[in-house]
Formats: sequence, structure tokens, C-alpha cells
Amino acid sequence: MATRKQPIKSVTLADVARAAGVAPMTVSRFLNQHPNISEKTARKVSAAIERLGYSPNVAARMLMGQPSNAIGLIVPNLGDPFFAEVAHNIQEIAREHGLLVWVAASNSNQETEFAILRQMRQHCVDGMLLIATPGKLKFEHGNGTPIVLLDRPVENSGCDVVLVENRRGSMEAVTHLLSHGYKRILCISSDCEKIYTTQERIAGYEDAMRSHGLKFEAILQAETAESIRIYLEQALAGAAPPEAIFTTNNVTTSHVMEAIQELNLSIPDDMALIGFDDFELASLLRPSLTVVRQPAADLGRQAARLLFKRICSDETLTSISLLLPATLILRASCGCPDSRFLSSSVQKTRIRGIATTIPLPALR
Amino acid sequence: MATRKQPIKSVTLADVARAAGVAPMTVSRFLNQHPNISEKTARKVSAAIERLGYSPNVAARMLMGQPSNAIGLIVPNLGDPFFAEVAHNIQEIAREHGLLVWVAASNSNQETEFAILRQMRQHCVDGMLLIATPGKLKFEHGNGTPIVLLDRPVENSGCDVVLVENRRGSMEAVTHLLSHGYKRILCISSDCEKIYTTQERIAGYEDAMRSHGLKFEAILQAETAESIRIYLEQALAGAAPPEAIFTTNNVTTSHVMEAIQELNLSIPDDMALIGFDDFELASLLRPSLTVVRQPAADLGRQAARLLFKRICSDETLTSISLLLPATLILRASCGCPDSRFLSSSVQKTRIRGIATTIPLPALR
DNA sequence: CTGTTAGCGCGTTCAA
DNA sequence: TTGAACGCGCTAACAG
Repeated sequence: MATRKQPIKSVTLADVARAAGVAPMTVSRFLNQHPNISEKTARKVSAAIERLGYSPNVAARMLMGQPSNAIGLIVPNLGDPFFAEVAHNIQEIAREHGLLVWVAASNSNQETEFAILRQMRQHCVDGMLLIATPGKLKFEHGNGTPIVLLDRPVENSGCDVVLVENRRGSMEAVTHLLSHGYKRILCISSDCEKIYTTQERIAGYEDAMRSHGLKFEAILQAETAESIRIYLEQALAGAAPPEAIFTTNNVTTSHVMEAIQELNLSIPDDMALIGFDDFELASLLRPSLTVVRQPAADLGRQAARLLFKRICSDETLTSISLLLPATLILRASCGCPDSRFLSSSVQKTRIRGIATTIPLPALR
Repeated sequence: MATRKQPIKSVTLADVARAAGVAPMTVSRFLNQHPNISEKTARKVSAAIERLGYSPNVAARMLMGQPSNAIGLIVPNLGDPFFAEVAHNIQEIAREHGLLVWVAASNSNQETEFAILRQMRQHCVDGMLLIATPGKLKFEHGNGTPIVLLDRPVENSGCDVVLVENRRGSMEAVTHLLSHGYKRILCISSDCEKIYTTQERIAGYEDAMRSHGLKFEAILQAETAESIRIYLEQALAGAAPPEAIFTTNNVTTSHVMEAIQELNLSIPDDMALIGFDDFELASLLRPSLTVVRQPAADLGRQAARLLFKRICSDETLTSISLLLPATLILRASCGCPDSRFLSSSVQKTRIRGIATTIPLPALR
């Protein structure tokens, strides 16, 4: 509110020029690494900058339409460990390039998302990274500022996008359960079914089941451990009780575990389980939890890199899509022996190739 | 690098003025809610703004020394769930006030921290929130920009600070172990012992032990599960084998659990355990984990609020310190029956009062 | 290789 | 109650 500011009047480019006995423009050229400066003046300017502790005023540069050396990042929820990991890595890469990052959470609310997008543009970001809230987007939202999407694509956005192989990861997980001999495998989900990643994970589950000629069933809105328990109790009393469960996100995974524990069932003997998304303590649970792990760090890094490339390059490249592999981490909940005694095979599973570029609209 | 920008030439205040048939100054006054504007012109201006979709240029405002409506946040590591939670809440509060947040990670490196601090100042933040890296700070780093510290104080910084009652939380945890009859209680830590929170947690452990006339011993640099296992193996073979363990952070907690499992000991029968810092799956572990929970959300919110107050108010208040209570969450690893059968007592434990303001240099 | 002029979008200071 | 000139700190476009 109050308009206090410039408490310590900072030294300006003009001050430096005066101190160095040159014109402001010369100092500016020095700062921007122009080719044509004599050694001698360069040294004088450099010394003056040093001596006065000068640092350029970002606002003035931005006003001239120069890059702000800042990018924006919008995630649904920064408290989510997965998004936090992504954010951390983006911020790391940005720092390495001398950029600062605005971070905001949309709380999965599209209005909020748009508002933040707008606000960030007003703040002259050089580019934006977005984990988009589901919903059709009118993408004048970039309005000239490059946007790179992560984790979730947006139809017709024309933006670069970096995704995880959700579908294939899920298919592998379910196929693994099938290889253990389980046939009645349930998929349980709780995320909003509009979210791309959830859809893909369910699709991967269905792919695996279908390709084995099995019936499949996905429970979509299992929001609480309680509701899951009730469902399972009934299902287990039925004619075709499920033998294994695949969950599409880690909140659901923990709810399922809780439900199973309350039913006094044992994992994996009474019910095998694989979850999508790793968590910190998955290996300390008993049984340890088999999961599909997402390359969170890589997701952030690649997206940031793509954005930087887009910022630097002169506009019109055709948009690029990157698909990052997910990894099946075999532990005990799927029926495998505890991973500690299996490290070599786990290692093999872990390495499944590196990021591959796939064409989307038309590969360049 | 490339100097593309202003792709779509945005509408300026002058455009609005022209459209409304008034002078630029009038529009400016309207935007800044000056008292003396006639209803009629106000409406004209407002309409023009609407019609042109005008939004003020932040760079120009900043150049005039007006607030940027942005604050900075520096945490050691954004990937850490605790810091991520704090960051999320700060960002939330900021948004509610129309502010944007720069987020950066210092990686516990003081040079990096200073560099970020400087860069943020260049970007004209209105204030900064800092989870400081240990080390003496020369606090011209704020340089007129208000700084509020979170989670860790800095000596002689003169900054406002919001802390968690680490010492008291730890003391309660250890006292709880004592109440179960354990006498030989070990404290295991791995964080850099220079970190304030770690010191306080160890001090709390020592307080509890000392006040019961018991010997205490803190293992400081237990970086791996392996080293902990080796240590425990020896200790258990000794004359006074430990009966319980208190760990000062959740990485160590999980290492200790792993070590105990590898020694085929049972928690809590062979070894009770309480950890500092809650984690997501603590209640799903078997046994479920008793922990001291920190008010991460509140920590962020209070710090942000304090910063806003500081930004708005005219400088010199004496610095304020806030101490937030930590909460002992009783589950099974301490020897209590599983918390699911104890919810009422847990509830009682959970509520321990709200934030209290304590004097530091001189209460206002 | 270096200096001069002008103006980015806005707000302060004066005058009308 | 409104407007005109000037300047915030910096740089692009021209001179020199």
C-alpha cells in the first residue's frame, strides 16, 4: 500500500558513466557485451562498476522491451511432492541460466490459472511453463509469450509439451500383474477423470487387460479410504472377487492400502497392488510398494530447456513434443519377492531408454 | 538472448487517455484511486479501459519506484515436502493479496542465497521471505527491502522471524518416550548440526533427559541407513543397549526404520521410535509412526502476513518474533496402541494452543 | 570506437 | 477537477 521504496538510492548507469569518465551509452554497451569497445575503456568501466557496486535496474531494461530474465511456472498445487520436485528442478535449471522463476499454484481452477497467466505476462516474463488445468483453453493467453506445457497437453494449444508415458507405464504395470497370474484386476482412481494423466493411466490399464482378453473395470471416484473399503468388501463377497488392484495416483494408493488393512487382508497374498507415482516411503512400507515412477526431475528440466530454446530462437518452429518414460519399480506389493533381494532385476527394469522426441503436428 | 519481445504491442495508458478523450494524467489518477475525479470522467475512463483491455505496465510502475506487487521466497530445497508446503501457502496468501511470488532454492549454499537475494532486489521485490542457510549473515542484504525469516533465525539480523517450537516439541516427544518407561533413549541426527532447527531439537531431547536425571547421547552425522545399522548393532551388544530412539528429521527417521528392519528388530517392542517431522505415509507404516508435526502451512501464512504488514507499515517497528507450536502425533511406534483406536486422546494431544507472540529484542 | 538524441510507460510537480 | 512538462534508468538509432 504505502509507497515507500528506493530506501537506498541505488547507483545508476549514469553514475557509473560519470565515475568512469565516459558516456552512459558506453557503459550500456559494456554491460551488453557489444563487440566494439576498446580494452582500455572496458577496464575503466568495469572498475567503476566494481567500485560503485552497480547492478542494472531490471525495470528499466524491461521497459525497453528487453528480456526480463524471468520465467513463470504454474502448477496445480505446489504442496504436492511431485509438482514440488518438478518445480525445484525447473528453478535449478533457470538459475543456471541466470533466470528467476515466478511460481504460482492454480489450485486446479482455470480462472485462477488464467488470472496468473495474465499477471505474469504483465510482469514481462520471457516465457511460461504450465501444468494446465483441464478444460478447453483459448490460447491467446500466451499472447506472444512462449508457453511450454508439462505433464498435461492442451488440445490445439500449439504449444510445446513434455509428457510422461503414462499409458505405457500403466500398461507395463498391469501387464506385470498379469504375469503374476492375476486375472481379475481392478483399477481404482480418484483424480478428476478429466485430467489427462488419469485418463491415460486408465487407458493403459485397459490396454493391458484387453490385450489379454480380460474384462476390465475402473472405479473412478474413489475419494476416501472408507468408500474403497466398502466397495472392496462387496466385491470380495461377489462371484468374481478381484485379485489385484492398480491405482492411478498416490493418494488413491494410500487409501487402498488403508482399506485393505482395515479388511484385514494381506498384500500381496489376498490382494496384490501396484500404484502409479512413487512416494518417499514406498520402500519402507510392509510390504514395500511396487509403483510406476515418473521422471519428475527430468520433466522439469526438459520443459525448461525447451522453453529456453523457444525463447531464444526466432519464433516459428513447429511445436515439439517430448515423451519421457515412466519406470516400473518392482517391490513386494505386486507379488515379487522384496526388491532388496532383487536389485539387479530392478536395475534392469529401471532403465528403459531416454527421452524420445515424437512428432505431433508435423515433425520439423 | 534474442531481443524479441512486445510481440503484440500492448495498449498503454496514453491509448486509454486518447480513447477516453482525456489526458494521460487523468487515467493515471483514476487507476491510483485519487480522490479528485468527477464521476463522469471516471466512467469514461473506466469504459475505455474495459474496451481496450488495458492493464498497466508493471515495468514502468516499478521504474517510478512504486511497489512491484511481488515478493521473493528463498528456501533451501523446494523438493523437500516441508518447504514445498510452506511455499505453497505463502504463494496462496500472496495471491489473495494480488501479489506474485519469486521462488528460488538456495541448496543450502550461502553464496547462492546471497546471489538470489541480490537478483530479487534487482527485480524490485517489495519484500523477501527467507529460510536462511546457516552462517553469519551481513544483513545489508536486505538493503532497505524488508526481510522476514522463517523456520530459522539469523543472529543480529534484526529481521522479523517466525519459528516453530522445535525445542519444546522435541522435549515433549522425548518426555513421552520416558513416560513409556524407556530410560536409554538415543537421539539420532543427520542434518548439518549447524542448522538451528536441528540444534533446537537436540537441545529439547537433552532437556527432557536431563530433567529426568538420565544420561543422553546424540549421534550427529548419521547420513546413511547402513551407518546407523552398524552403530545400533554395536550399541545393542553393549552394556546399556538403547531402548528407544528420537530422530531429528524425517530422512533420518526413515534411515533408522530401515536399519531397525534390517536388524530384524521390532518397533516398538525391541526399539521405540519417535521422529521429528511428519510424513505423508507415516500412518500407513507398520507400526504407524509417532512424530512431532510442524505447522508448515501456518508457518508460511504467518510469515507472509508479517511481511505484508512490514511492507505496508512505515518502517521502524521493533522486530517481531512468532513462535508456532509443534504437535506430538501419537501413533504406534512409541509404544502407544495404534492411534486409530485412540482418536480422542490424539485429538487432545493435537490441540496445544495457537501461535504466541514472544518478545525478542524488545516487545513493542 | 564513442557520444548524442530520443523515448519506452508511467507518475510527480507544477500550473490552469 | 484537469492538463503539460519533465524524469525514472536504460538502450536503439543515429551521428561523429
